[in-house]
Amino acid sequence: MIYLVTADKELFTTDIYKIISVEESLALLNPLKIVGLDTETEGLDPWTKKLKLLQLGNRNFQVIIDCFTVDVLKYKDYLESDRTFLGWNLKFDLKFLFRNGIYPKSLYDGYLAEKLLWLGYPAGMHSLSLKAAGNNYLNIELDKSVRSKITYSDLTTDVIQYSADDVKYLEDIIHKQWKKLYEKNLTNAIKVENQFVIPLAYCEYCGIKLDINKWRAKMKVDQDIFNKTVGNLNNWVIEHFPKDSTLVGRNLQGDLWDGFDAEPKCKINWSSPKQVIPLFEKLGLNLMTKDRATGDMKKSVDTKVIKPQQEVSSIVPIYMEYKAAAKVVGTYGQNFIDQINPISGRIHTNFTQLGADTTRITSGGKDKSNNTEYVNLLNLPANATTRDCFVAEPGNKWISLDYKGQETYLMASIANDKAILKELTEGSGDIHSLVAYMSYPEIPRDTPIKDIKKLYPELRQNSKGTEFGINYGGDANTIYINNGIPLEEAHRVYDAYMSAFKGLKEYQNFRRKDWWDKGYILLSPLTGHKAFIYDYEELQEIQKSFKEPGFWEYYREMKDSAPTCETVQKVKYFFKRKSTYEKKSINFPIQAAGSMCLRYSMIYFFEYIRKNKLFDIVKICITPYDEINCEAPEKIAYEIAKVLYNCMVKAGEIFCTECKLDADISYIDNNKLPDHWVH
DNA sequence: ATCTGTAGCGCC
DNA sequence: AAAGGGCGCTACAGAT
Repeated sequence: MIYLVTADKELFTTDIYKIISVEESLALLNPLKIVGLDTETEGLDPWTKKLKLLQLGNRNFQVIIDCFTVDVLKYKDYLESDRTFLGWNLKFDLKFLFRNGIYPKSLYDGYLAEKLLWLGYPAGMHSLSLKAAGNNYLNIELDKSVRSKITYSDLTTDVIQYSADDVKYLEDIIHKQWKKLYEKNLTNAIKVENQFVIPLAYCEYCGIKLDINKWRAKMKVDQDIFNKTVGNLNNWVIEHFPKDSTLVGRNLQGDLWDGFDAEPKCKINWSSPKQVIPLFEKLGLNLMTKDRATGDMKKSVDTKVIKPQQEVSSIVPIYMEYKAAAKVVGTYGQNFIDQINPISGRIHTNFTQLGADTTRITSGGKDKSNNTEYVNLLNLPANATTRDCFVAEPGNKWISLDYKGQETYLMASIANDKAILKELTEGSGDIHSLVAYMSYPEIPRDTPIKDIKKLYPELRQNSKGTEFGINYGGDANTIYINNGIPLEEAHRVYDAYMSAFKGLKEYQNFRRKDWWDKGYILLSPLTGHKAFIYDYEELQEIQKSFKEPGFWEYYREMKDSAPTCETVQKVKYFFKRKSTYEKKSINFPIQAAGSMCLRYSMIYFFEYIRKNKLFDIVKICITPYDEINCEAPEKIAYEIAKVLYNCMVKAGEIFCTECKLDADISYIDNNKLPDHWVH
């Protein structure tokens, strides 16, 4: 049965639906403890578009509320009750409810559950839509084409019918979905995600204020630098390849001179690696490098490749400067101004909860259907000029907290490495110095760790790269490539590292096997989040074929004589995949723990905002991985900072059990720069 | 004109 | 056997 709540005088009860009052609808809905929820809106943006319909109900009946003629706030108490509201991608509906002053408390998001079930699978391998779920779980067809009609049409019967269907089947779909979650031991994980979606939606809804004048000034500077570097590159070429140079006609193929008698003009498109590669090779640079994804050798003008060869040609540093400038102009310029919402005056991005296989959120993207683009707010350049453009509203203070050495502490705790933990908790707290001491015998053995930063800054700096590389599965070869030291020395450093940090070694050895034993990477033993090995069966099949009689004999025979044959390729593929998963298996739990700290921090913080009715007053602005930036009225800013600090520490205690994961109130002021944003 | 894949680089 | 994890955006280049 479908009920319609509307004050539209032209609508009457039909065979399909019955018109009832708000009070009648609440009386009907009141007994439900689990309620399907959906909304239909004029568009994607809660600031410029209106909420059109609110649908509530279950498989027996559905209530459609016409929000254009009925005050949706009459349902506020109901929606903020302890009932659990079922929905699909509720982050979207939440933002429209927030805009209407309604803040639901208890949710179950089938879309997030579907993401959890398919975490680890490449995008597009499995549809996560409600329509697909209707198909897969109930074998029914849910018609979503009505979505496009709803913006333009009145409340026609088919619109009402289909809008009702969106809540009608939710309970049955989610019931079946729950069985899958239970089988895969993901019921705790979905509880976390269902709580996290609320503060995450709130963060999108709040957005962040950009100081347009500062941003335009920055753009001007960036553009000038860009123009200058392009000019410098062109001049360099003209200067080094005079008109009579044989290089011109033969190797640059007319790209330098524009006509026979014109002024010299460089026609190289510097943003085209394809055009830069032949020039740089002619200048004597070695551009060969290994493609990390394919493992094949290729030519590249990547900074990593050319930076060590700066002495080969004086164009190299100019080109590096150019690339940095091009990136800034292209990515961090006008698009940010275009993103300022005309109503809120702020930039609202789109976050993807569970965007990464590690459970990290991602930011950005575009919705082609509505021609909507979002900027990525999680990779803003970490320099003062850029970050200083993001400010608090007048009367507010910007509050910035970040976890202190989040991944180092989490890794030490998760690996339970006593040596690292000891240094963190009782020693210098500076792991880079400890690593330097362990790695370099030339540092006298009686040197206190705390003095190394001052006495051996270079060795300590090298150790950072070593640490990072090894912690995430790299080995001597990684150090050799990263630090540019002889392979032999790299081996010595690696061995020293591993014998000093036995807990880490043990952790890594365990992690290298665990994914294969389970068929997934256990991201967090506490929440049960998992990244599935999407090609696990394929890899098992390949491994089985290795056991066929004579396989390795045949392989050894073919390896040199026919390296492209199926057998050799299969072996190569298998070990490449295996190696990738081993490294993921080492890294993911650390990354996931950081991600969980952020989730719990935000959940706790939002609880406080709810309890103290600070919606729209305390704004959560931007949350890059290990920091939370919010703004609050000056009067309460210090109190809010303290609350947020406690939330972050409390979250840290759950996931970092062997040492204290602390947070820094790194900044609290208005329209000035957070220290930690400057590097 | 529009789509897709790749290279390169911004962040943690 | 291969040799450091996770993302998104912009430009180019080639295909349609």
